[in-house]
Amino acid sequence: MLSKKSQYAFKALEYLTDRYKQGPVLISEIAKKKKIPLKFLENILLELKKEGILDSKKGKGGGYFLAKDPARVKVATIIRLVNGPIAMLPCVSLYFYERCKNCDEKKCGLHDMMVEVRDASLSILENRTLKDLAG
Amino acid sequence: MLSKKSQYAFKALEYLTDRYKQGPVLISEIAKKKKIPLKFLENILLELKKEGILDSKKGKGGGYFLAKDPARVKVATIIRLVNGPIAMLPCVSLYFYERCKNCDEKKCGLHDMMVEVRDASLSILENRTLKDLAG
DNA sequence: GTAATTCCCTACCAAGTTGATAGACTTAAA
DNA sequence: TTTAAGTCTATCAACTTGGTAGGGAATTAC
Repeated sequence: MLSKKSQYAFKALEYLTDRYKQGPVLISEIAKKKKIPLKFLENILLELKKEGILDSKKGKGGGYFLAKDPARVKVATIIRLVNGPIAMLPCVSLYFYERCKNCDEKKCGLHDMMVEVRDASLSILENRTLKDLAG
Repeated sequence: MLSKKSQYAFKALEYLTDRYKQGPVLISEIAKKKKIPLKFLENILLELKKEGILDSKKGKGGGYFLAKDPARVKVATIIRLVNGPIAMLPCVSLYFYERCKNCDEKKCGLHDMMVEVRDASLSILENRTLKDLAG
């Protein structure tokens, strides 16, 4: 399951996508409209900034805004950044791979099945962007 | 990601599937062959028994064994029992549904996307059984 | 009927994660 | 130079995860 943090991140990104190229948006505005705890949201947005998804401006008239075209930010990317691996097993993850102890990947039935599940999920998540999320 | 507990559960079930209808198998044998901490495995097997997947016999010659034909035990069922929801959001889960606060499911882009991901995963996990896992 | 074997049960624990809050600090605009 | 923002550090309670300990209860063999 996606953590609450991830769900908040998506709500905030949806809000910012709706306001793409309309100037900075206050954290407090996002928090209020999307009903997200203010200080928690601060952390999330800061993290998304450090990872290059968002950019910000300080001082009066400041706020957060998308660093790139929302049509170019994949949902899969956001999930990996905020939530972690998409795959159900470490030995099957593309971005967080760790090999199995005591289990030969080549003849592990679970491994093969989880590769299928991963690919089925990615066929959707790699082909949807922030733009698809917003109104 | 599947918890270690889930991964242990699958390893143990795979072992028991290979020995289906060959009499009870000792916890200690499974623990040794699959390299699972003994006491932790005890808990897991007991849980699987309470949920009707396994059955057991006490005393000499006792042990654990599958309660039903492994070809009839879906992988999705095991994941739900041991690991929890398969869906990425509570508002999208078939077996662990909880409605979204502050979010209209009918026009939530994330909701719709996560329904797709859930169905893609289930198309695999509901159609594979313990038999498919084993050799 | 009693000893050995095996699962069953209750309790506990350390470490990590999650969700959240508090407060001071820095930058930039007016 | 004041004020309005975002930024940073730190702390916290509650929960989950992975694992351990030790005895109790049922069954079998003798």
